[in-house]
Amino acid sequence: MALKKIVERQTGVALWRQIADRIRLSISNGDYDQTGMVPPETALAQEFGVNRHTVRSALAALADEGLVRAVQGRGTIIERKDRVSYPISRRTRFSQGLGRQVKEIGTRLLGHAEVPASGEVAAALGVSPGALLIELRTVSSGDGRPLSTAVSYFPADRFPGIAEEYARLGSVTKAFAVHGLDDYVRVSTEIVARHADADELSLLKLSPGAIVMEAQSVNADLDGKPVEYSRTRFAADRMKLRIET
Amino acid sequence: MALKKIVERQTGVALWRQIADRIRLSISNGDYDQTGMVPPETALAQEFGVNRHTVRSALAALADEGLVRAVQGRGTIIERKDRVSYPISRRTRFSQGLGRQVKEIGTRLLGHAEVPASGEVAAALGVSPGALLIELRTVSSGDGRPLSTAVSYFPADRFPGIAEEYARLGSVTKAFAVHGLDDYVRVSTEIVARHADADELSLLKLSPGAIVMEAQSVNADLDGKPVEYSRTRFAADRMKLRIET
DNA sequence: CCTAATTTGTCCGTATGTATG
DNA sequence: ACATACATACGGACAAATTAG
Repeated sequence: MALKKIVERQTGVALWRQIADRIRLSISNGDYDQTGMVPPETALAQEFGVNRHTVRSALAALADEGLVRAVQGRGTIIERKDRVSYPISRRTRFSQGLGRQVKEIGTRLLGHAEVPASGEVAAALGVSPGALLIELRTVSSGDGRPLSTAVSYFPADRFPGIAEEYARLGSVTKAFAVHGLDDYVRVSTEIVARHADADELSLLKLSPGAIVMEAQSVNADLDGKPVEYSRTRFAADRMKLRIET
Repeated sequence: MALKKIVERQTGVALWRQIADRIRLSISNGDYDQTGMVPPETALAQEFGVNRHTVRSALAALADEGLVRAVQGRGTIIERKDRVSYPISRRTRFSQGLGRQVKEIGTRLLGHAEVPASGEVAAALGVSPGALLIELRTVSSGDGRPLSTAVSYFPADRFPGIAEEYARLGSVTKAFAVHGLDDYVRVSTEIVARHADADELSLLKLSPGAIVMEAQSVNADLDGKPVEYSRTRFAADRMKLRIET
């Protein structure tokens, strides 16, 4: 088999970071499950065609994330596997989906505000631009590790005080129920991937340079009337999105 | 308003690359649609809190991609906006989805081979590990720009010679029809995002350091028997995935 | 217990890339 | 274009801890 170049130089992305990303992916793919260890630094250096020092920088970054732990004389031990699978379906509910993958789900309300609808959001929600919306900003974690951060918009006339109910109940589904909305469905989802900005790095406690997947989605009641527009950013190296069609 | 830090230093990702990514995103978001130009270098330098040289490096990279064109004395002109929307549904068909977004869709067969099923692929296709599969490697483009590259696996006993039929017909759907399979559905899709490797950079003609979204999917016949497993990598800055549930 | 092999940790120096002014 | 500072990457050498025999 031909030698396969894995990492590229002079790209504006440091080799150690590219290598860290590849190793993180291998860990979450279970490539090292047999031993529970990352291959030796010299083997990785050969595999990626770089100096051992460069591999060490990559491993140091992963150790910093708490993903691995190096022990002199023994090797580099995998502390934790990654990527929680997040299901997206017609009946997507945040908490339910993560189910047995994480023991404890935490959702924190960062803040809320009443804002006029911008053009894009107005179009998605089917309201006129400038109509009053309630904006909710949240961060969700699994077992203490941040997984996603979201901004959600709800029509203020239909769901007055939804921020307070969300804060009290910790769930959009339950807050909807207070307003007599017992069921709703996901009508559209769009996904893009990009580098995280400084805000997202801090909220999601990401190692800098990390990637986020951004899902823009609309939920509607059973009559098809939109009730929620949200922009959720998932930490790409902690999550995969499972589409259920 | 507090000063918002947009780019971060000492992250293993060069500032010029982070800035290039942000500008690319702004372009595809339509932030500069009023003028059709990128803001002046000095304005960008101030916005991102960096030296003008660094902004110039970022713009040079975007010019290299053909996204913008700098004209002395006038400014930097936006040549092209980005992100084709790719629909994923129970009846996902590659060519149909891109529809009116691109005038011309090109699919190129990179190669094919008969290979034994690895554990992961075998599980997805519901065959025993080692069973013979036909592997297809393809690249798809819209209006001459590479959008995605895929590796697909088909059970060799059920679809012998499917590679040749695909090469002749240019479509998996049509190749299936030759074997009497008139309809099939997407049963599962998983999406992760990561940095592109060297292979993907070259196949998708990406600027180095770019992000890919990888979708692992299984198609099955109407009896629920898997007929195809594929791993499609989308150029993240040229595509968004639209989930239709 | 001792030795050799393996593996991570630390130090040196040098060259190139990145970012500023 | 020049000068400066720091980050990245390489190469080599050796120390320290652990494992294999």
